[in-house]
Amino acid sequence: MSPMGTDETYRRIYATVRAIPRGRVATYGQIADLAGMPRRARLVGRALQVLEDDQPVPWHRVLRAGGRIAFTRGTSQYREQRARLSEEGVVFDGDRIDLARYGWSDALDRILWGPPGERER
DNA sequence: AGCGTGACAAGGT
DNA sequence: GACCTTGCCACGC
Repeated sequence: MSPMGTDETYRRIYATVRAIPRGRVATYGQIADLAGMPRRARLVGRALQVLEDDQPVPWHRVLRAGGRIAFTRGTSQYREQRARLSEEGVVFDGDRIDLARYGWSDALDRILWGPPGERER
């Protein structure tokens, strides 16, 4: 297996990605920041790349900074991610997603669902 | 131990 | 936005 430090790092990245709500998206850099690893966007990509299929991590909600899917258009991976996002109601504008509308932010979470602890329903 | 590669990003133009 | 440069670093060879 991989070294301990690396495993723990990936675990934290996966935990952060799991926090992205359904129907919303986040960028690689944003996940890195939230996981406490500023400037480690590439590591987030690496972590998702080695993700096992059976792990419950919504990898499809992670996009490039410009709001585009990281995979090359036309690949099966691109189509898979796009299909999953569309199924969650995320609308594409060409090959791009409007981050101002679908981007995840803690602030928006609070507006929509209230502060942690008051999220009944 | 280098070196190229890559699910990336920030900053400047 | 686009494009380019620089920073980043795990991984495979």
